[in-house]
Amino acid sequence: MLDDRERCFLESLARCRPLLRSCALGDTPPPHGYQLHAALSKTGLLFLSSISSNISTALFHMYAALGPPASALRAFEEIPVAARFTPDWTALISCHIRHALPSRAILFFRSMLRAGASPDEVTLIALLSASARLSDNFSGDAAHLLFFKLGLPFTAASCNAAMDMYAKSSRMDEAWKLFKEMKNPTIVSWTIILTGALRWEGLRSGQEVFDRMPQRNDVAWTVMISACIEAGRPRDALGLLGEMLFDGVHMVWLNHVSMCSLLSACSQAGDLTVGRWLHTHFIKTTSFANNYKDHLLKVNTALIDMYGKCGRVDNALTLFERMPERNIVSWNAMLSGLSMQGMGLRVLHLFTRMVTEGEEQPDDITMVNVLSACSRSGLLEEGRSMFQELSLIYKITPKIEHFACMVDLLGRAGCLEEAESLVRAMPMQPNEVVLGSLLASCALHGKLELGRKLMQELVQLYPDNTEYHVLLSNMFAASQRHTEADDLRMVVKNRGIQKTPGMSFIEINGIVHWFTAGDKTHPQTIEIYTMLGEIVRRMNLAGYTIDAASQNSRVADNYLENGDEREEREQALLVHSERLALALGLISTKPGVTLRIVKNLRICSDCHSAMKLCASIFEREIIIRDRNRFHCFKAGLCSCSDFW
DNA sequence: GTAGGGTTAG
Repeated sequence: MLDDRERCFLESLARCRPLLRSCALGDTPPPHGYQLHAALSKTGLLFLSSISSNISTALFHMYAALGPPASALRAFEEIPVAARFTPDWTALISCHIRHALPSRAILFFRSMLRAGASPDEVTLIALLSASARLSDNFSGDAAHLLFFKLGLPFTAASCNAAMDMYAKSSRMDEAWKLFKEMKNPTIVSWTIILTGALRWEGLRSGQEVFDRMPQRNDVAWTVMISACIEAGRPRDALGLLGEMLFDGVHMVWLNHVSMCSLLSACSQAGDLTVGRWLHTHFIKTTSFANNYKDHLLKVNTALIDMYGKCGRVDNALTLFERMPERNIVSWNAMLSGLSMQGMGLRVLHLFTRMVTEGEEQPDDITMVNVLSACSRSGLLEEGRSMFQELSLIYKITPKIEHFACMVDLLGRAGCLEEAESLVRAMPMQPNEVVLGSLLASCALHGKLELGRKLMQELVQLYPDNTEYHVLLSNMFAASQRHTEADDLRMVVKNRGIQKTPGMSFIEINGIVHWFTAGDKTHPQTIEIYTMLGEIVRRMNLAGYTIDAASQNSRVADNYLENGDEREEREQALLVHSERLALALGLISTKPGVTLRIVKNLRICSDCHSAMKLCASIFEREIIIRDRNRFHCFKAGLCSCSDFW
C-alpha cells in the first residue's frame, strides 16, 4: 500500500514530463517548471536511476527552451552520456543561437560530432542559422554540403536557411541561385531574398522584389519599413504603414516588431500624430501572450524614444516611470530624450539614480548620452569628470563617440587648445564628426588659423563634402577677410554644393504642412506671405536687424543657391522653411497655442534669433526640433541658451 | 529548425 506522500510523488512523476514539456512550449509560466525541478531534486526523485534519464532529458528541454543557456548547459550535463540523442544536441545548439551565442552553438555542433551523434535536418538548419549570424562561410558551406553527404531531405525550410546564410554572408548570387531553383518558394523564402536585396542592392531593387511577392505578411512589410528607416526615409516608412493597413484583402496586423519599427520612423520624422495613434493602437490590440512582458518592454522603450524625439519628453517620463520593467535601452532612450531638450542637469540626475539604484549598469551608449547632454547644456566641469569616470569607475573603454562629445564640450566652451590636444592624443584617427565639431567651435570663437588647418584635414579625408568650405568661408567673411571668403566660395561654386534641401513641417488639426525655403505651393501662400511681412514689421519695431553675416550656421537651408548678393541672401533668410511654418501656425491657431515645428536640418542662427523674438512678440511658445535637438522658444529666450 | 525591432557623437 502506498501512503499519501508516495502517491503524491508518483502522481507528480506522471505529470512532470508533460508539465515540463508545456513549460518548454511556453503554455505554462516558467516558475512552474523551475518549482517542479526544485521539488524533484528535493524529494530525490530526480536521482532514481530507473527514471532519471527520461526526467533529466525533459528538464533539459525545458531549460533549453527557456534559457538562460548556462542553465540549459547545466541541465544537459545531467543527461547520461549514453542518453544524449540528436534532438538533445540540437536543442542545446538552438538555445545558444536564440540567446545570440552563435559561435558557442557551432562549438557544440563540433562536440556533437565528436560524441558520435549524427546531425539531422533540424540540426543543420540550426547550424546554417548560426553561420548566417556570424557570416561564417566555412561552417555555412559545410552545413549546406552535409545535407547531400548525409542524404537528408533538402526541404523548403532547409533551402530557406541556406539562402539566409548566403544572403547574410554577402553571397547574394548563391542565394538567388537557390531561390530560382525552388519549385514552391514560401513567404519566408521571399522575405529572405527581399532582405538580402535591400541590403546589397538597395531600396529600389528591394522594392522590385517586394512588388513581385505573391503575398505579404507582417514580416515582409516590416522588412520594407525598416529598410526605409535605415535609408533615412521615415516618411516612406510611414507611407508603407498606410498601404499595409489596406493591403487589399489581406489584413496585416501590427505586431510588436512592426510597432517598434514604425515608432522609430515617427521618431525620425518627428510625427507625433502617427506615434500617438500607434500608442493607442498598441494598447487596444496588445495580446497577453506568454512573452508579452518582453514585447511590452521593447514597445515601451520605442514609445519613450518616440515621445522624446517628438517633443513630448513629459509623456516619455510618465511612461518611463510607469514601466513595469526597464532595461539599459529604456534608460538610454530616456536619457537621450532629456538630452535633446537640453535638460542636462536632469540627465545627470537620472544617471545618478540609475547608478545608485543599481537597476542597470551604464554602457557605452549611456555615457555618450550623458556626455552629449553636458555638451548641449554647457556643463563643462561635470562633463570633464564624467569623462574621467567613464574608464575609472564604469570600466568602459572610451570610443570615438565619447571623444567626439568631449571635443565638442571643450570646443564650445572656448577651450580650443585643450580640445585640439585631445584630438591629437586620441588613440584612434579623428573622423569627420570630431574634426567637424572642432571646426564649428573655431567658427563660434573666431579661431581662423586652427579652422583653416582643420578644413584642410577634412577636405583631404572627405573631398566630396563642400560644407566645410562654406563654414570656413563664413568665418572669413565674419572677420572681414573677404578675399579669402570669396576664394572659398568659388571652390564651392565650381564643385557644386551637395546639400539636402531644408524642409520644415508644422501640424495643424492633424494635417501636416510641409515647406521648403521660399515655398509658394501652399494653398494659403498669400496669407502666409502677408503674415511674414507682418512678422518682419513687428520685429523691426522691436529693434531687430537682420544679420546675414552671422549666418555662419553649420548648415542653413537655401544657402548660396540664392546668389551672392547681400540683399538676396537677406531675402533668403526671411523665407527659410521654418519661418513659413511659423507664419502658417500663427494664422491658423488661436492665440497662446504652442507651435511645434520640425526641421530636417539645423536651424540657422538668424532664424534662431528671429524665433526668440517672435515668441515674445506673439506671446507664443514655439518648439522647433532641428536635426540635433529641441529649441523651446519662450518669452524671448530659447531652452538651448543660444548654445547649440 | 528557416524571414523582421529598440538606445549613441558635430
